[in-house]
Amino acid sequence: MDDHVEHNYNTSLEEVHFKSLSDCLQSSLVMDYNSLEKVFKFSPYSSPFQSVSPSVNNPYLNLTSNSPVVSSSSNEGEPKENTNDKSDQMEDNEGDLHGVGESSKQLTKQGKKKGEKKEREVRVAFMTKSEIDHLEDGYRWRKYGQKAVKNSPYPRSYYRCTTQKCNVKKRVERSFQDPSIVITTYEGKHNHPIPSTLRGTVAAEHLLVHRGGGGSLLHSFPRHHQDFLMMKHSPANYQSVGSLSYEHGHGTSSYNFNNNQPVVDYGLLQDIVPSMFSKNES
DNA sequence: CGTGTTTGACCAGCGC
DNA sequence: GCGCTGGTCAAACACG
Repeated sequence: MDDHVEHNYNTSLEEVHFKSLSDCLQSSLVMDYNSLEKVFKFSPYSSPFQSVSPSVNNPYLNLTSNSPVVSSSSNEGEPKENTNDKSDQMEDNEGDLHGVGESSKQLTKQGKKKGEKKEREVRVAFMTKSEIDHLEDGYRWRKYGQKAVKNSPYPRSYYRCTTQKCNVKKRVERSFQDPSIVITTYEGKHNHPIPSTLRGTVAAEHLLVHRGGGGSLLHSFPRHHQDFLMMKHSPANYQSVGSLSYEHGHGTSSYNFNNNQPVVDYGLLQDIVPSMFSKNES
């Protein structure tokens, strides 16, 4: 990776620009994710984030962090070269439309027409350097499956939110390239607040972060992931690093960190970080 | 007993 | 059609 990095992955959705290597490493916005999702690679609580002082506009910055500071290793910021273009380390997350929302079996039982394309849920993936596979994020998850992943010695675990009528899922796997990296993919939105039993710990921080109550995709993310998003959306306190876009059920949303302005529309990001899109200069 | 995990089986989608 | 793969189910099991 050169000092100046500019990635345009093979999909038009993907635009990841870095002004410098350090930007890349610090921002950790790195990888393409099967053309439909973004992978955020994290150095949780790394200095660029923590060094930002709390401000009125950024109540999130008052949150404390206890995750270890992580340094990026040589190749972790490097999207895998496509030696086999359809099976890189993330390949397994593609083509799984049938797994979205209700299970395929359930859909069959419920009379879902065969061949009917299911609408894709919002999916956001994070890469987090951690020794712990299943990162605490304030929600309660039930593991419902584990599968060996092709081309990877590490299995992928499937979790579902235990709250009734909440069909948020997440998948957790380790990068086979760098086993210290945990890839967590969140799918869907929680339709409920943080479980009360967890309040006072991680959940409390979630509540601090999200002022609007339940239902935000942001709630799906571990704290450090949220921090990342918060920082990225704090124009006053954070140096721009690039552009970010998501694909969700109805289109693509982008946010240009270079200009601190949205590129296309707020879309999902508004959902993720609602407070950042509200009038905060009032 | 309630809750969560493990794990083999099953199913759907996809490429050939 | 067949085989491969990812995703899910669900019974058995573990644990507090």
